[in-house]
Amino acid sequence: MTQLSNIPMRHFDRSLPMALLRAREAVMKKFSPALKEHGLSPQQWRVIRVLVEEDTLDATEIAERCALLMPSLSRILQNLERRKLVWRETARDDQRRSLVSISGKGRRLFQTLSPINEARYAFITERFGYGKLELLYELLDELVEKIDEDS
Amino acid sequence: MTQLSNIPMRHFDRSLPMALLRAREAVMKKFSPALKEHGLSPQQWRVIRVLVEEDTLDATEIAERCALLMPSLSRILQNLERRKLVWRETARDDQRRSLVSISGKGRRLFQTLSPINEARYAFITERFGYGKLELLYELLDELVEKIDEDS
DNA sequence: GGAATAAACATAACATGTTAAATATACTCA
DNA sequence: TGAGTATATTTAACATGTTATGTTTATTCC
Repeated sequence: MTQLSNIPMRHFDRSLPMALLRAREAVMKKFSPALKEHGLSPQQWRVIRVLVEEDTLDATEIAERCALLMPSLSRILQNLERRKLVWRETARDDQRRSLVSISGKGRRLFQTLSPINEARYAFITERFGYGKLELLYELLDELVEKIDEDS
Repeated sequence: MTQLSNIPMRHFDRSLPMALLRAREAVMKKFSPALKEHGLSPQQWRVIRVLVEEDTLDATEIAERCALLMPSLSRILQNLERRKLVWRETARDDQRRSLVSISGKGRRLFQTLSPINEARYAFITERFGYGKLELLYELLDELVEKIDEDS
């Protein structure tokens, strides 16, 4: 017998990555359709949303805030710029940096979609319960914190 | 003023999709490296894992259990079959169905990786706390349930 | 039996995830 | 100052996510 053979194998469904994935899928099913109707992917929407909040950010900051890797973001920005939803300029003091801003068209698209998404969010909050949602946020934050802690 | 203009906008960080994404990323950082060392993506690992549990499944059942869409699974199975980690045969009673089984090589790869992953899982459980982990599973399950309920 | 419909799987096309490498600019320090 | 190093972004290459469509085999129902 091997060292571990007496430990019962967790069932496949008790997999944290899978549980998080399924939860995310269920949530996204509420948000994606309205975005798609307006030609936006969830990732493109995240970028637009953060630019409405901050007006101008460099690419690295956008990547951090939107949880995107730079290669993905690079393609996304090219796409959004082509569609004139955002515009870019090179930072004067550091020519490596690309400063990105939301355009009027991008801001109007945000204003169209935002209330729809807030309504979906309200639906989830009502169904699941405000307290539970807050508890879930706390647990998720703490999970990340504990996992990343040194190790 | 519009109907919704007096509702404060949630901050970007209080986004359920983002919170779930970041948690999943933190967890995957613990599991992915060992898989990658053995040439497996997380998705390929999910397929191998479910096939070790069930020995033989058709493609549709694998897709459901692994939370993969059929086009992704189709490519993944071609890959795993080419590497002789799984094998396939057409179902006798229904020639449309493709029955997939784990190979000896696939099973041995599973046996190599499984204890490593269980150790990572134990690490997370210890850091985060068993009770909190169970609570998190319950909340995630309930979230999916409530969102999918009719609507 | 045969046409219409449905089901299972594959392919196509495009966006994103992921790692490695390339390019351009900025910084450091002898 | 200038070589070496670091940083910001892009490109490349391949796997996966996602929707639409194609192909083959089953099923239904007249």
